[in-house]
Amino acid sequence: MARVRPLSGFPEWTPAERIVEASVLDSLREVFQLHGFAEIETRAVETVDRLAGKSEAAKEIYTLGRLNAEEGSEAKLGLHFDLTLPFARYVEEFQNELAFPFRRFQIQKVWRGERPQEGRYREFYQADIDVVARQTLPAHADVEVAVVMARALAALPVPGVTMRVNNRRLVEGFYRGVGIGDIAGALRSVDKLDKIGPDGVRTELIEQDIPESAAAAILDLAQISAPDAGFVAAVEDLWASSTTVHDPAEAEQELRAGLAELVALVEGVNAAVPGTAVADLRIARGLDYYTGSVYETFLTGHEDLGSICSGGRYDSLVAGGGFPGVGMSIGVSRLVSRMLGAGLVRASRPVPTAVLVAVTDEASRATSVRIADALRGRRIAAEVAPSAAKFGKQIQYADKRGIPFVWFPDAGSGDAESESTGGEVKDIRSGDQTPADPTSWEPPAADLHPRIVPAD
RNA sequence: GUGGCUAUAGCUCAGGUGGUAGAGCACCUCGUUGUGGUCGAGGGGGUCGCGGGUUCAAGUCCCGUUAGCCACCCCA
Repeated sequence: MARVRPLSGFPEWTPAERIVEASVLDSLREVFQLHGFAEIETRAVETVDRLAGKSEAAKEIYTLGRLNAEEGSEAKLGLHFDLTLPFARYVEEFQNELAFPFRRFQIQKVWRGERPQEGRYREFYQADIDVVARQTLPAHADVEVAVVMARALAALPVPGVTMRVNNRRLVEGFYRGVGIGDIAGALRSVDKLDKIGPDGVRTELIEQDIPESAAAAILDLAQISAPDAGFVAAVEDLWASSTTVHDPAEAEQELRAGLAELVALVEGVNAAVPGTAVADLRIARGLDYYTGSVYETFLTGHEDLGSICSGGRYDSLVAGGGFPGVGMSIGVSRLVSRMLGAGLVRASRPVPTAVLVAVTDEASRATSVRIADALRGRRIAAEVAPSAAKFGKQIQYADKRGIPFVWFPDAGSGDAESESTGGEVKDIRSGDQTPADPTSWEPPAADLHPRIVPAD
């Protein structure tokens, strides 16, 4: 028989790890719903031509087909690689049934055929929220989406996060004002600032035929950051000293609009979750459909992991125009894998069971089942021991699974028809054992369900 | 897609210059005959990723292949 080997990039968790992941998913869902976002789920597949669309993301798409499908007999399908594109299709398709602005969240697996690494998977969960309008979407939606995500992340058992935000209008206005034609290309280089440093970026920019003075100006811009409106004066000063085009009025208008939006964003997020947002004018985001606010979020002390929650503002969700929106996406699998891998948290036990009901002998298994049912009827998770092994073995069974309590049924009268459901319950951690009645006994609240606890 | 490293028991890993495979942990049994964890004794478990080559002899050397890890690219 072939050896079982993990498939790279397709993570699978143990039951205890899954409890951590599920609790993260539950927590996110709760915060999203609390802010009035409606849940949708889209199918896992889209047609390949729609998925492949524009970018070079096409290479990452997993295609799907029947083994014996006839040539050309069916539409080519692919697994979605994010939740935004399926959402766009969904909005287009259901536009007459949705009320706008439409606020939705979506938590699903996505698939990308990339080379996996730590925190980079081929199959992973994303948790998206978006607000989409029909014609125009006010800028306060940009703030709201970021606030919801900041709160969602703050509710998780992780160190704090820093949300680095920027604004494309600001950057594009500035870039045009210093005479840069290929804004996307320049942004791409500026985005590498952390990795290759200012000199590296300068070299790349000059290779793109950007004048040295302009390269210097946008590098200076990229190095501005502030946790409040303090960046505005710095940008204005830089603008005044580096504008080179003849008529910068239009560019300046964009710059100022972007500045205002960015100030509102930083201040809005920090008012809701203090210390979270930082205006960082180097944040570029590779995706070219963003047109306003852009966001990247880093886990404090785990910046090497990359962004765990990113997104931005886009002019038009669908090809024909209209439907402006703003959205962010949490890389849940990336986040959870680090939480587990770095020992930030663990589950208090890998099974839901709070009580193992021991079986005295197979003849009286029914008594044990009755006790377990009495507990279950009161929402206390219970299971019956798999065999009437020696009590020591049955305790060991519970111990290995982290089940905190073992219930020993009464020896009883020996009458198989006896209604007796009493016995003694033992806390196997302390060894304390006391008589108890399954119609009234309760475990401590902390033992009722598996909990997420700090790892040792 | 590009480059580097790795592959031996369920897990983590030892196995100079070729000589027929080991440890720790985990698992099972017993000591302890229906109340666990400690301790002690014993036990099961590996065609050394796969295919080929060199050799009297390959876990070890060579070639190929597959898979995994890391970095780049890109991104959650």
